[in-house]
Amino acid sequence: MEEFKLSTELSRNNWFGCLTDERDKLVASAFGASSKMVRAYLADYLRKISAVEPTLGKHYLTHEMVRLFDGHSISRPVTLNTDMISKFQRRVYRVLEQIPRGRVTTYGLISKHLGSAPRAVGGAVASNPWPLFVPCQRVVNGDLTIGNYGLCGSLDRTGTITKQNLLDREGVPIRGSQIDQRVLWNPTEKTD
DNA sequence: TCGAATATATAAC
DNA sequence: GTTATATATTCGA
Repeated sequence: MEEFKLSTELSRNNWFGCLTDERDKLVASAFGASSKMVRAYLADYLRKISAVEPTLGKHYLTHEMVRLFDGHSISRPVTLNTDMISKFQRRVYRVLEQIPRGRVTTYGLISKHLGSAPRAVGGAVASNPWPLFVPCQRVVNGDLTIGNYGLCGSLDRTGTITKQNLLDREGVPIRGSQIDQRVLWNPTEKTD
């Protein structure tokens, strides 16, 4: 029976959690205001795929999460465990990984690029198992307002505020709740 | 398999 | 500002 490790860390009044497998691949990440919420969310996620309880421990990836939360890039590469996601999710996340730091794209542009529909993209982005590592905060509404952001599965106003703060620390210019059109990134752009 | 729900977009009023 | 509706994908009965 495979073992999974659940690691949490407190920084900046937020709890960060990583669920990793035996090969140190990242199965899922989560963050939020309380450690209880983060642990429950990740344990739930694990239960859906494996029917086991995680062992608790420390993992360096939680520290990398904090770096990402602060708007920096990670200092060590991460390998994602992609066993659980659908073909469509894979296509969407490949696009998300290409959005440059300091820029944003929209659900609509991604859907056009993939030949899909905005709501479908929204669904895939919403079920991103690796928030911060896969930068789903960089997907915003078509009118360049911030849009939604789920924290440990719950959608509310604090999620949107969190999303705005993340983008702000990444250098995205925002006035009020409007993002500057100049940082809009189109998936058809080359990323080299 | 089908009906309902979705972190949307667009057009019309 | 508000609605209506088109749309792809997912999930549960």
